[in-house]
Amino acid sequence: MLKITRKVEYALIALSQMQLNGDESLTSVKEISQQNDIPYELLAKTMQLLAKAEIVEAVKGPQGGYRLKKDPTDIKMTTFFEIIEGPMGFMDCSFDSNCHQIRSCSIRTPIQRINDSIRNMFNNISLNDITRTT
Amino acid sequence: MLKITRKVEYALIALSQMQLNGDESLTSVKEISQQNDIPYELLAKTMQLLAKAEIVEAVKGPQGGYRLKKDPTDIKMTTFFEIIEGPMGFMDCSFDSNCHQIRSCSIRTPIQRINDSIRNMFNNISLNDITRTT
DNA sequence: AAATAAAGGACTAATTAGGTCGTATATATG
DNA sequence: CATATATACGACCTAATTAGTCCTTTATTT
Ligand code: SF4
Ligand code: SF4
Repeated sequence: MLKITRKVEYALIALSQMQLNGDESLTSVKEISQQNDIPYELLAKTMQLLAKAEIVEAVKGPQGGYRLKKDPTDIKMTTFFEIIEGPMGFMDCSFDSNCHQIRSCSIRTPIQRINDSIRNMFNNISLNDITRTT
Repeated sequence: MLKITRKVEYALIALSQMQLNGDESLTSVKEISQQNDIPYELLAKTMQLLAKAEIVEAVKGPQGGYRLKKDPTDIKMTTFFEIIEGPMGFMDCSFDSNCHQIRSCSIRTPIQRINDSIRNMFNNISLNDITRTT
């Protein structure tokens, strides 16, 4: 019910390593996948998500790779999760999909309260809090 | 990554309804499943988990059903989740299953910090906070 | 005895997560 | 300019987890 997914884990590892390599230097998917024993293709896709969200910047061609584009300190974990897992992503009931008894449901409101608390918590944790190496 | 499961949802609805029916009276799975349009068998199993954990008490035979055994105020949500979803259940990386690079992993500790925060949060929410009807 | 309700095991279906493959595009460098 | 190398991206497959069903047993009331 509450486990980080591989894609999130891989992205965190990648960013952590990129911070280690320094803000200016480029880090390739190959490098990260080999050093951390992460499936290349999957990591590649994940990095593409981060690139599209402009968390990182891609440089193609030989000696290419990724470098940080935004300061990890400025990225909330909520944002980060949603970049990788798509919108929603957070604790909620299935009211969106097919629930036909929303109005009569007694537990929805308290569940949403929990949801809000979790969101709030992840809003106050920055990407840097996880990936910083110092 | 963070959505309550059906079993948890069903259990919460059931307990909520039982509280509504009063502490002494018996509520049957049939009754709950019909009134809330929940698959009978699945709810039955879930109730059996709660019975085994002595959250509720089962009474067999005609006019039987379940009644609360413990005060929902005294049950932490962490406990509740783990009764239904089994141990672990909470946010963590996959270090337990097959990770062979635990010692070199840089993100594990911060992930565990998050894990602890979430656990802590759910330790401070009681079942009653969700299921109370007042 | 018959009906009713929980207990529980075995199984199937649906959904999601995890991973692979093939191809296109950009670019540094000899 | 050819080649090697890197990201981009869509289609696809597989594994794992969740959700749901079926069937038999056991206890208990009437
Ligand atoms: S019944 Fe309530 S908890 Fe379940 S999906 Fe609908 S609104 Fe959400
Ligand atoms: S310890 Fe690190 S590498 Fe291993 S599963 Fe956890 S996050 Fe992944």
